Amino acid sequence: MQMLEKAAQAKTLVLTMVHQDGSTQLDPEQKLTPPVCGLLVLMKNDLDLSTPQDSLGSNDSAVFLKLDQTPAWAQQQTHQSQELFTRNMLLQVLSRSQLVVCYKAKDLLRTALQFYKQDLNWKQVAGCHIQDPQVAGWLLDPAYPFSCYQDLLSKHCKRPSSTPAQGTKKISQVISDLCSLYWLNMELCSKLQSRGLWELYSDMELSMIPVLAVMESHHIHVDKEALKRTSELLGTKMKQLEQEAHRAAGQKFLVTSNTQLRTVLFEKLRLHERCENKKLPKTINKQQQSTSEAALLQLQDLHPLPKIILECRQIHKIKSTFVDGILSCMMSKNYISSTWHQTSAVTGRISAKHPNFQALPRQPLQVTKKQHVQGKEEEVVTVHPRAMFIPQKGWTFLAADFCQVELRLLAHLSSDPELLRVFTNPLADVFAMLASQWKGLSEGEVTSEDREHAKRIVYSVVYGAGRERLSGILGVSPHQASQFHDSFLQTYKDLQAFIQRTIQLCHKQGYVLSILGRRRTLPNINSPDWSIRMQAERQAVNFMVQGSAADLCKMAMIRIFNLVSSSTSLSARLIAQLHDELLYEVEDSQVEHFAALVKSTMESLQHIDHLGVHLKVPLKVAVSSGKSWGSMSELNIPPATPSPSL
DNA sequence: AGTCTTTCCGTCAGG
DNA sequence: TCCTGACGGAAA
Repeated sequence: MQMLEKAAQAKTLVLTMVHQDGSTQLDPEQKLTPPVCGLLVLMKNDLDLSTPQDSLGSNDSAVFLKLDQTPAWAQQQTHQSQELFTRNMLLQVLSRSQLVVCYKAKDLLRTALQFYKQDLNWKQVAGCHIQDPQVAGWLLDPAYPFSCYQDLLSKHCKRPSSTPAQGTKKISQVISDLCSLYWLNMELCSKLQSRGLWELYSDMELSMIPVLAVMESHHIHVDKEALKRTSELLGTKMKQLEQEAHRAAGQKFLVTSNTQLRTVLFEKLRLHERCENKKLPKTINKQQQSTSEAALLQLQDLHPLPKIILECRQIHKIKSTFVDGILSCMMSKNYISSTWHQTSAVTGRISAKHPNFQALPRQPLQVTKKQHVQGKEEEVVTVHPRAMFIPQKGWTFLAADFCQVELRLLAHLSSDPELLRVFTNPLADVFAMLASQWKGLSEGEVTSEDREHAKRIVYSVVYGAGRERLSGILGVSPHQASQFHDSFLQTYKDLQAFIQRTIQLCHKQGYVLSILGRRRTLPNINSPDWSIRMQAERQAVNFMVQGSAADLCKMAMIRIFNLVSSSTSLSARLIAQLHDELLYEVEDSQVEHFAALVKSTMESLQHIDHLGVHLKVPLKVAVSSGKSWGSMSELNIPPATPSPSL
């Protein structure tokens, strides 16, 4: 009781998880992170600057919380009270309004949720506000690849890093690490404030931590048996294609080896000599003949081999990454859950690993299965990795997609009147309108081809594609591509002005800012090397759009998370974020209600009053639902009422 | 000399 | 043309 009281009174709590081998979150990353066995909590009261920054002040103290789950019937009384103490202490950490600091706080939250899954509801961590120096350091410089706590400390506090200790010396090292973590956090906070990043950090990035922790601790169910069947099917298909490839090449070779394929295609068959009118792509670093998809498509009329390799690649990609890869993430379990990274992308986007949920193929793949038994009969099987993910019984997947966010943000950022006009009608087909505007056709005359061209040209031009690249994308001559490019920028003059303005500003100040003030510094923006400088210019323009889109999408995640966690009836859980799309698992009976809530919450982000953001374009959200991620169909949501009844 | 581990490169899935 | 992560082979 005294200790709990002491913790409640403490000015600041600084803590780290301790693993079974004695290492902590502050030690350099290991290959296999050992299981967590406890928490070390520093209760800081002594903020006197005269005490050394890596040692305890006279009013500071530290406590070790042992995490260990012994069933109640096997516990002695001391155990019981110890476990109760640990739980109360942790609950205090999660709900306290004074300062709490933890390096890699998301991992702490996830561990707490997993450890106390009986007594700790995910909604209880929703309000928690733990400061995380890793996130702060990344916001200050998103490009800095800090590998560990020590690097961050030496970068911001300019002190010799402590030498890793073991055995009995370890405990004093950990305590001194926690002490220096406190001062590192102070330093980072003051830097964030002086660079105008404090609100972004406190209101958005810190609020993301519980969202991601809750997302990671949710299980996504997978049809494991179907995955195993698919793996076998694709395995036999690969063997067949491999043999076909050998026959076509006239020799055996490793079909998965680009080096060997290059030898066969260009040294043995000499296919590049037979297409001088076409330009074949080269590899980036060594300027060799490329064997990429684009190159193989150019070669496919000259020889049967390229086409076979293209099919091999398709099948192999699906099998290795999206079937066997997913299976290996499941171990003996029947579900997966990705690890979500907040600090790995310079643009502010989040990324996923093990598996990378954001890269699962959108389109299913058709595989023709040869039937040796019946002769001519050929069976076509469709393989769709997304269809392997299924909601729990009684629940439904619901996806909410920001339609054309990047283009809408571009219209806002540039204030281009023509581009803004395109978005005034919420029902219009945006890319068809763009095509008609810029080619001077009437709406009815626009073909789907024109529409695709418009879509591609928009993003290519904005991101600064060259004439050569553009001609490759559009499938027209470089001269024509150049004309498209010019007429596009002539039609949207203010868009061009925005691009120029952004580059100019970046030259002047060395960085650019997203709509919510996220910063990217581009050290190469004034490089004497032309290609390096041009790259930085493209990155600056791209960041304005991609970074701002990331801001919006994260804001949406947080708002919806807060709405659900403060409601007693709603139970929807976030499964994944696909940059401009949020995927939820919703109880069947709540689908319609939740769909309306999500749509109106996301669209209302056009105006974020408390941050002073008012977009000049409306936002449009499309909602779909389904009983597997592979079969989602659009929901028709009636227009949002001003205040949705709950 | 053979085996293991790490790093780099090319390719391709997503946005 | 920007931003990711995963995989396999080749090289170190």
